[in-house]
Amino acid sequence: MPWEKSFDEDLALEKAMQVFWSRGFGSASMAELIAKTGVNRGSLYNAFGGKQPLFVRALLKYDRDRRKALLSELEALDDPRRAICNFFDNIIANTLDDADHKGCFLFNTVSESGTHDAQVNEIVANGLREIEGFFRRSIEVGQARGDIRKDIDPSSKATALLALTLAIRVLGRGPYNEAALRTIADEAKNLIA
Amino acid sequence: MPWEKSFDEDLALEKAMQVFWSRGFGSASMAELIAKTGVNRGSLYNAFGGKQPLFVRALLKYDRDRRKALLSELEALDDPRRAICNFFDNIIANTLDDADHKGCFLFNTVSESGTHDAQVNEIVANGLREIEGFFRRSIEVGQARGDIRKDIDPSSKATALLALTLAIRVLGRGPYNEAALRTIADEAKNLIA
DNA sequence: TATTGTTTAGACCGATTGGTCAATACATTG
DNA sequence: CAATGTATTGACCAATCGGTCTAAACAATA
Repeated sequence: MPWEKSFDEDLALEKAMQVFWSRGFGSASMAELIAKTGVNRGSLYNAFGGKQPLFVRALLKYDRDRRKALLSELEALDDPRRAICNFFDNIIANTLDDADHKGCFLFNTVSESGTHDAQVNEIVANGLREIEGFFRRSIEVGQARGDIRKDIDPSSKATALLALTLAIRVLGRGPYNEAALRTIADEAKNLIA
Repeated sequence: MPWEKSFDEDLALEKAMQVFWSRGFGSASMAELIAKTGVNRGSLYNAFGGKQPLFVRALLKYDRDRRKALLSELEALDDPRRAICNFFDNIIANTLDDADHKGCFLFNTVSESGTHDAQVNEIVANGLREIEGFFRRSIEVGQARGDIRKDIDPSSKATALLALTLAIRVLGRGPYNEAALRTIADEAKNLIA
């Protein structure tokens, strides 16, 4: 019977994710993916099928390991207002910690809209919907508990919070410094003050 | 003496701008730039020097023809609150009108941060500063005239408005529909309500 | 009309792109 | 130990990348 793989597929996928995350699909070359994963060309094609399927796998991994993990952790706090504040503190910390300024893989992919197929667009759209859903649910629960004013519309505020999240992640990639990012985060928190 | 050019340099630059605007620097190919401008390969290199200088020229043209033109027009209104509202109505209209979903050339270039040189980054950073400055000045003047509440901080609200502008332009490229974009714009207007 | 200096035209270049493939290595099964 | 079937390897592929360069086209000047 067969022969087991000689490399850690999930570890290789993690490395590939980093490459796509920082360069985007178009600017990431197979040469770099091969170098960074340490997996031979043929083996990479054998294991993942090609650049596009590898990108999808990497994006799904990001969505699972980062986005879902963070939202689950925050919802588990069972403290809506604090969950939202922690969310912004968290993405700002991530932004400042990352010397490569990769931003968020999902939002980066939104910026590349048009170059991607329906499957990729759906993964991204779903991720955004779930972040927005997290905001909306948090606001609703906060209102039910009397922690958040009842005269704000959960749905539209959730959309605004998602918008500010995107802005922090995109601006954090380049021109904006820590103070400016924190200003945006503070404005976000003020929306549900 | 010499021989005058046979093609309209500014018209060619306009076409090149459209290509870079929709594809970004990396994904735009010289082949497409040649096809869309209608200018022969050698002539294009002779006139602009290469892909990178052509990109810079295109970005500068966008900054001058679109960003500066819009801000000047709005400041000329001499009605700060209306200027800000018109700004958001304008970018939403632009977003919905553009069947190619190109978004904003400046913000698109922010998303490509890291792949660009200092000159490009400076053009973008300056454009963003000026948009934010437009918001801040508008708020300050509005406050001086009693049109806008005095208890809001012009500087931080200006940053928030810029952030929401970016979000509209990026989300408008792909996953978000008109209603969602208008929700963000309404939240922006509410910030200075 | 001959000379001059620039523009145009597109063939051509080496480098890089994503992708393929036949030979080889290998652990498992019989 | 031989047979089996998958994993690995790196040479190889056509296509495309951005860029160069020489020969021809051309209008202005002399």
